[in-house]
Amino acid sequence: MKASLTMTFKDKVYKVVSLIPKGKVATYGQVARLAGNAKAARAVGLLMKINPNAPIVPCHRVVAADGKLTGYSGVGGVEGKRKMLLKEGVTFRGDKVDLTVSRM
DNA sequence: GGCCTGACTTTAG
DNA sequence: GCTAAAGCCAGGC
Repeated sequence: MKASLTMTFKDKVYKVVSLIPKGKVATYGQVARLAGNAKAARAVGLLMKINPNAPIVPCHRVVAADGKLTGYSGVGGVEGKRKMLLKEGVTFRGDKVDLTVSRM
């Protein structure tokens, strides 16, 4: 599709994140790459923060490059985020996500 | 309209 | 293995 020409980076990011299946997670860098800008990982985090599409964009399924949970302005902070992912079937290794099995 | 900040990642020393 | 710096996007003032 030619969405790339009409959709802005943020829209693409939201779309990519919304495509993350349950029980799986993606890294900011991964989302940035899929959105078209590998170096825009920082922008991805910002987009998750503002997140105008909270219900359709599971920002809690987006973690740092090493699987660590960062940020999350939602209720419970990173702890609530961890529990959410745990309930969805994401494997955790200590305080980080086991990317070897839960990475998209 | 310009400057600063921020849920990051990667490469180099 | 750790620290430092650069690169990107959008929002707020």
